[in-house]
Amino acid sequence: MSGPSPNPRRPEGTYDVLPVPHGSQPEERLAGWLALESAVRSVCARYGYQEIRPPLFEHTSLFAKSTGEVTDIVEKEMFTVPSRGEGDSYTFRPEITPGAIRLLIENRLFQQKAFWKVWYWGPNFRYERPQKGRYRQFVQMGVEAVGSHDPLLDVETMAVYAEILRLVGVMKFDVRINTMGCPACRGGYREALRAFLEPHLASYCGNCRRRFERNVLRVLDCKVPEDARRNESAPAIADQVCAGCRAHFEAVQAGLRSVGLAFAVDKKIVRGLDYYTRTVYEFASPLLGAQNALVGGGRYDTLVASMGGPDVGAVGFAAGAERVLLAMRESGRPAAGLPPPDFFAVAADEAARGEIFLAAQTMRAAGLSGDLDYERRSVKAQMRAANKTGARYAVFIGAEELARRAVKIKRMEGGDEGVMSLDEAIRVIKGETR
RNA sequence: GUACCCGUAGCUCAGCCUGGUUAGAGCACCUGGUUGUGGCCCAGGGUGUCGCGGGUUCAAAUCCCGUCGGGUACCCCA
Repeated sequence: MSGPSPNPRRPEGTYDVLPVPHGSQPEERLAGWLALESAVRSVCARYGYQEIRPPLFEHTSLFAKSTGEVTDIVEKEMFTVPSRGEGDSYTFRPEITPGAIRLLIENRLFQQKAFWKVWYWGPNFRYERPQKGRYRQFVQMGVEAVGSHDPLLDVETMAVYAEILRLVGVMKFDVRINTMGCPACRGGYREALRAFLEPHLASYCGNCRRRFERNVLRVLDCKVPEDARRNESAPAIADQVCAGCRAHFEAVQAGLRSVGLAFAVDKKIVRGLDYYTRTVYEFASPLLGAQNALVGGGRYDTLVASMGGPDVGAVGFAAGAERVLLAMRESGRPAAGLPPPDFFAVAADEAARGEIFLAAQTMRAAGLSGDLDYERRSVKAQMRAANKTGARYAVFIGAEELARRAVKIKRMEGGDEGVMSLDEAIRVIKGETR
């Protein structure tokens, strides 16, 4: 009654990564992913960060307690599934920081040493309406330096990210930083902000009135032009933090200047997650659309202890890989693809098909990369295929070569040919001869 | 959840406003251009439920309604 069943479709807000150029979405091209991931890997290694791989889902309570009960993420964006017969439900991670800290604590890594620098890369899940640079399954990479209050680490994490961006050719980005104070001084600021807002509260947007009740700081984040303009004259937390926080913030700024990383202090930055203290920062790209945040990060000096770990400071960031891919495309530097294969094996006639397959196997076993035709196509068609793969050499076996127990190889660029034993051919293709 | 835009070949799109010959272009793909050899060139090949369903009409890719899917933006963030 309902006709043919519709073709299978990917869920809303997801994308496929393909081995070939397709359409115009950069996040769908494998080459960009490989370039970005290898840049991340090499920079993190150079800075002494070690990779960790927490699971894709955690107990829901982990996020409720660390990310924050009243954040948008926890309130309406989590993919949560019941855990059969057990108390807590499971949630596919909307961010990785809570899992990373959980991993350090649960595995008693702080018993081994008090200070850890780790990085991660992998998919996250948030139930939102997708748009440019925003997906329901998206990849984040991030670093966490856990176990120190040193402001130099705030600087270092930013330097790590700046270096990753430059390595993939994204040279244009704006760095903005702010300080959120610490538990000791934030309470006083909240009161001051409430006192400022209260008289004009009626003229603020509905969202802001809600924020006023639940998380005043977020009022400063409002994008409604009128509200934003009024907020200009609001007291800034950076001006009211305690001496310790002020000294920390100044040390961070001095550090950024010393490493030559341009930045601007933006008193309106208020990160959306509950756990941030002191330094918060964002890198934004002028090349992207509305979702222009390339990274969000900052210090979270109370989170580790609140999760049952030692009372230590920590700082880190999380970056959206799809947005970096977008920025890479806008920066006009195409990602280099994989290196071309070494050979394409051609059966010059039907009788040689078995032999050509064995020759290919031998070459692969010797460390060469290459392919052959599986459709009994003409030599011409096989050569077209060879050309299309970009192979450096074509390797022929036909009646002549069978008779001489040899192969003929042809250098695709230039076209010169030669007949020799397979072992010799392997040496030539490897560049070990001449 | 709301608003606006879009859905024709593998890809990018034209055709739609002003319904009417066999639904097109470029790229991609396939075959051939004589003996076992690519690219360039030449000759040929359409590979398509015009998203889906219904309506109007003698006639619908084209007009109307609905629906599904996608995109962008608001919100929020990576």
